[in-house]
Amino acid sequence: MGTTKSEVFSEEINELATLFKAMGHPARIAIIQFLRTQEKCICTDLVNELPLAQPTISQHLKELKTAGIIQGSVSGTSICYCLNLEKISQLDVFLASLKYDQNPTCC
Amino acid sequence: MGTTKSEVFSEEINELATLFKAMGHPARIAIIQFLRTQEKCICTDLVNELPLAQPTISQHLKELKTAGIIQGSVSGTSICYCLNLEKISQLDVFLASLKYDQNPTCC
DNA sequence: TTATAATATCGTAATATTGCAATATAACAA
DNA sequence: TTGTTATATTGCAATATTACGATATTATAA
Repeated sequence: MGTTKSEVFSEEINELATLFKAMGHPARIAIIQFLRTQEKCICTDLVNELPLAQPTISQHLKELKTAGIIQGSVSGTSICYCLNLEKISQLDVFLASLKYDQNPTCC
Repeated sequence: MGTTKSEVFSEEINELATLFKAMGHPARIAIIQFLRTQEKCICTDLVNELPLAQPTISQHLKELKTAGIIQGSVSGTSICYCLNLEKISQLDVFLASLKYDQNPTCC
């Protein structure tokens, strides 16, 4: 195997898992944190900022983009990548709901 | 390769990535959702609830436990697994901070 | 046009993850 | 003790991920 059996789960669950998975790598967390603090978010900055090779960073950006966590708009020779707050909220709402519903008598 | 270069990132970033990664699988989201709604959270229920084999579920539970997202206390022959709200809050706080800091003029 | 700079894609080696059958363990019941 | 039930561990085949050198692409500058 090695393949996730996503067919057997609901779309909602798969969507959440995809988003969490996209954030489940230190390079991608670092990218997200860096984007948060930047006025303009250009890939070159990331190449200077992160101790990873340019193709590796490009690949991580692609994964974040595919998951919908960041958006990129071409701006001349460079690209402006930004966070997609809607997707981030989706995760936030899920996590918040866990706290809310928790049975206090459990464990 | 195949190995994540986690040495080059801060502990905080690695910790967040580990937590997100642990949630980045549909079976593990389903487990979390199920735990949320249960009075008593026993592994057998999960075996009946999820369309996965018992060893597979046991493995996913172990990953969630290792990451600290769930806690398990032995209760006779069965085990009571529960969410660890502290870890969940850690993710929640991170996501909320992204929303808060976002530069509105970007993209 | 030719160079240059920014980013993406390809190819690939090393390693990690997923799923499960088989088996082990541990606690209780008869 | 012997079952039985609940859960964990082992071993392994199939597939996915990670990292990066080499190379392609694309946009502007000279």
